[in-house]
Amino acid sequence: MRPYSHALEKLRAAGLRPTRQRLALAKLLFEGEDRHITAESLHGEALDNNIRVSLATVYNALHQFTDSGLLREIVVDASRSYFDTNTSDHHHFFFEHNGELMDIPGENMLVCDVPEPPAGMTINRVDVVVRVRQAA
Amino acid sequence: MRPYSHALEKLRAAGLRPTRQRLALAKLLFEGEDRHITAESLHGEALDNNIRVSLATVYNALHQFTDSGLLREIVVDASRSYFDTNTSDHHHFFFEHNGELMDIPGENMLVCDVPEPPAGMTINRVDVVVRVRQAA
DNA sequence: GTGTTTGCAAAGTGTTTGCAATTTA
DNA sequence: TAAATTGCAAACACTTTGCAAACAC
Repeated sequence: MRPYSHALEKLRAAGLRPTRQRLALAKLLFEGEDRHITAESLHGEALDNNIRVSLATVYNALHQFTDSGLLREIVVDASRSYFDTNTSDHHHFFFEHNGELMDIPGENMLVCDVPEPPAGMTINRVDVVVRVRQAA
Repeated sequence: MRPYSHALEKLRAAGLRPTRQRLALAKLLFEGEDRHITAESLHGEALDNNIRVSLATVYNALHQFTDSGLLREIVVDASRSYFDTNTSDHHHFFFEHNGELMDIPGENMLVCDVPEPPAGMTINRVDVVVRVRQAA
């Protein structure tokens, strides 16, 4: 079990003022299992927990958390932005029928022979998305 | 060099009526090197070539071409849809500073030990995106 | 002729922004 | 109290849709 102040520590470490809204969102995000969320899903969850926070503030917080390394953005769907509380090196299953993501631990899958990028470029990240659907 | 009628053959094979707009777009897309495009970029290119076509029709055509296997959609950026005329199995470099894509031939890079998907699911596709940026 | 396709403009969706009011330190 | 943050509503970018006019077969 993580300590009650985990969310607060995360905000402090990121240099973000622990406002009521940011602290409440950080608790939802970081005081449990790792998770995948969208702005809408986190906003809905906040409302369900009687946390008054606007959608704009959720967007702001997600970007601030991402910029400071607390979250990682995952691009799997052209119409929505996903965020992952697990910022370590790993990849994903993407379930196309319901839009859900599932982690694939880093050691279980490797990308071999990643080619050199063109001159003057460096690799920022290698993302693997395994798109799955219901078997016929 | 590909024959002049390549675009027409592609449309026929896909069972799409070769209208003036579809034929013109297919020529831009399929009578040259493989390429990566967005709806806006293809629309702009059509206008530059004095092809009168609306943006809505470009969107329609891109989806029809994708549904019939002439194009492949690539998800690398949450705010835009990209399409690739190369429908064979391969992966991509994505240049974050300008939004461009570059193919990585399939044989040059492999994903090892792709895990079994959860029960009842089958793998639809494995996408690898190597995100690169300008070296410091 | 008959069904398909197009273009337009309006609507839709997810996201961002400007700014006054509020909150934090 | 000074600076940062919030909430709202408007603005945005990209994409989709409804429908009458134009087109393909």
